[in-house]
Amino acid sequence: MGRAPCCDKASVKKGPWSPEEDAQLRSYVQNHGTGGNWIALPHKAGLNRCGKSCRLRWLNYLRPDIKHGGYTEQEDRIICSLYNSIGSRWSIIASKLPGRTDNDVKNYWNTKLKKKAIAMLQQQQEYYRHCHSSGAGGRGRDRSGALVRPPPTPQNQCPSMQPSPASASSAVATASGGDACSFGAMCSSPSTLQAPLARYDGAATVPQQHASSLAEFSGPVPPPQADVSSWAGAMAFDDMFLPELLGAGEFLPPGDHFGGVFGPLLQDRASSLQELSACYFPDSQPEMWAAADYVKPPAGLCHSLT
DNA sequence: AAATCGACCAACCGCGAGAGC
DNA sequence: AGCTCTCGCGGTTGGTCGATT
Repeated sequence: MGRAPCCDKASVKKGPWSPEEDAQLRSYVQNHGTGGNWIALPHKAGLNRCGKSCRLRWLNYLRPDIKHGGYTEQEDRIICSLYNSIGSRWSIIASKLPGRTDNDVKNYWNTKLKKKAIAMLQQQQEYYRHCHSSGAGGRGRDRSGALVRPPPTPQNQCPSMQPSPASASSAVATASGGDACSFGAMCSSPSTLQAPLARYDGAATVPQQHASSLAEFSGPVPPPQADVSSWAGAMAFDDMFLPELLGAGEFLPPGDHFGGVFGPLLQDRASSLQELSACYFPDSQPEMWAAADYVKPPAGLCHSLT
């Protein structure tokens, strides 16, 4: 048996909303609320629209706290960092940006931010290619083994050219040029960030002694090569969660129970990030979850995050 | 001035998840 | 347990508008 349509598509109006329809919907929702039933709402409100269409119009356009356009640099960084960490989970990303909707963030990414990120990555690729061809070993080291910092411009903040789970499996992989690199890299501008950045990226075997460096790693310089080689993917820090998300507690689920996990984030950031990543990538890298020292997130944590 | 192109954004579509019966 | 219904999400489409030729 097929799925019943949410409305009679032949009889309901489609296409752009008129100011009158907007006023009608706004007035109804403000006076009566949605009633928890968008399907029935258009009839009650006297609108000849599909319930889904009404819901979308309200959420994306008519809600009183909506912001349109004018994305700030900080918002850019939050978007690309989260995109890099969790992929195209637009509703989650939008929930970290007050006044922004998932549709708006998605459009902004697809039309502007992605291009910006791709341009930056191409520039970084050029830089690393240059390092490699000049004997830098391809990992930002010079002949003497000393770490090489990219020139101090906002365009070269990528500490790695390795794909992350999120970006590799997302639309970025199909972007022009087919580049599946880490897009969070563009967000780690040393010139614009004062606080340390870190993002646990599926490496279950981060040595305890590196927990602090994971938390404090903020620049384009990778950890010492000997240590890197023992970490999954060789590059655990190719992207990051923003400090404003970790530090400001926006990611912290409510309640004392979770406070026990994320509260002491600054004390044991590595394990906390492990747990956070586990929520976003529950099916990736099974070996990670089997790691002896891995601590499964408490039940309900993922739900509260997503 | 007209045609074409590309960027942008609102809206649609189909699917999965979860609740209720 | 299985079915139906609704919600919410992410991908995609199509219209509009400004820039370019």
